[in-house]
Amino acid sequence: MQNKPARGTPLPAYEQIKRHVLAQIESGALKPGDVVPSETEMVKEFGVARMTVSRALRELMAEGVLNRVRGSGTYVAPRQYESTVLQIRNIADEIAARGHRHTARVLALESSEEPTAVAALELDAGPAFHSRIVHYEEGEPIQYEDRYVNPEVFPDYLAQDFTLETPNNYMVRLAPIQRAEFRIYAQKPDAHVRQHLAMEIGEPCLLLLRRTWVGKHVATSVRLWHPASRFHLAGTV
Amino acid sequence: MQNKPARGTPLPAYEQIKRHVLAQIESGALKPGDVVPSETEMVKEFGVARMTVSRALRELMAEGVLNRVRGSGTYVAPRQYESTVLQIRNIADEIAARGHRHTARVLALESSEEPTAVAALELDAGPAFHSRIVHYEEGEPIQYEDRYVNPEVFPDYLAQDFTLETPNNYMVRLAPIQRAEFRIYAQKPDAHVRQHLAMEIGEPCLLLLRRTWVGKHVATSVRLWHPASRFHLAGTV
DNA sequence: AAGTGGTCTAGACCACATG
DNA sequence: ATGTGGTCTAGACCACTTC
Repeated sequence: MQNKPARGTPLPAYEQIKRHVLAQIESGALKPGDVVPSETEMVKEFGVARMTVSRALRELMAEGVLNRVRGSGTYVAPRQYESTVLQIRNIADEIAARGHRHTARVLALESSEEPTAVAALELDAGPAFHSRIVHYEEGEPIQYEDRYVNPEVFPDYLAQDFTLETPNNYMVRLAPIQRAEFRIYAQKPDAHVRQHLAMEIGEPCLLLLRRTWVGKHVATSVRLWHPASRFHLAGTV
Repeated sequence: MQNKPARGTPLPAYEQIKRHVLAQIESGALKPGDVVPSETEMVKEFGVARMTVSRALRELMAEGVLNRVRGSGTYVAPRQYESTVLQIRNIADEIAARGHRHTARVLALESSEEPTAVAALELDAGPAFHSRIVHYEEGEPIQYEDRYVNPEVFPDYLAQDFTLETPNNYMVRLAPIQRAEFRIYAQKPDAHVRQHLAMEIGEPCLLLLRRTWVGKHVATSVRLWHPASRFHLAGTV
């Protein structure tokens, strides 16, 4: 570890150690539940004082990345839900939490060269992956999902069976979501969506737009339509 | 500061210092923008090492309570918005942030014995305060606010002029919101709301329901209607 | 020049978990 | 008994702001 920062103030040692651990988690070298090297080991590895290692690991714990147990060790924390605040959880989990049965119908699962898809993912060039899926709760349609997926982040997306696992679950399982951006609208659905959601004419939709990032890439961009009569968002702050 | 924790591990010194500062902010002895005593001063005051004070203040900065400027000093951070995640900020601030003019029209400001009001605030008995206000952005109606307020928490609520300051701002100014619960719906407005929001027949509303707690009391329960064509919610996680 | 916060060290004592 | 993390000290050097 560079003890005396040369010039331009590179990065403090504790910050370098944090990034080193984060990089190992992102690369998969460290998985949830794995033991992270102890403070003593890192002191030797990086050639710094124990307080410095301690600060790095303590901050990673405060950020929810690690769990530390006195007397035992430091562990990689289990994967976080995308959001504990605005509970846009996996629709299948939500339905299961209500004790109901979730089913899904895949309308489309394809590669797309649409400029809107390429733009939504902030790609330089196509193709983008595209899926359209209707989710049912106890047989009633509750969500129409129109999703674009970055092939660089999820190269095997098209080979999945999304009647068995939701795209959301698949992606959360493979890559840690680092940032999400959402917008919520009340909107009248077009005829296509209205039909698939079995909605009355004139009934509004709750429309949720969301883009999520993995690293520097937009991993996915999704539009979720929900019939207003059967769905709302809720949460606590 | 008790250097050797007696027994039962009372509280680490850095934690005691954090609470001391927080208590001063809560009591009003320290206000947003005020200078907090420097590390050197606190070292003398509490009789601890500088690293200990440093940690306390650093953590308070990470929690958004303090701002620290190298070479200058430590300052009490301005009051936080209710939520940085789901940006349900003061509507007046949002409008101002867009460089637009906010105006408000107070339709009602009264004491109410309605059972629904009493129930919404989880009160044992009435009365509850009640207000109905329409908010305008550049003269266009953008939010219909129907609010119940707990008289125990805000006894002077009825005496305010809500054309000058929004209820939200008034309440955030007087009491720190500790918890909020929200639900978001897409809903067709009733004739009354539709008229006040100057909406077309058939246009949906984005309806936001929110209850906020101060201590153990429900401080306020509010329903906010927004015309779908002119409003959406947005945020990042 | 003086004061501030940012970082780091090389020790130390402790509570706790695990074998 | 050993190793882990949790805390703390008494110094130090530095970058930065303010006067």
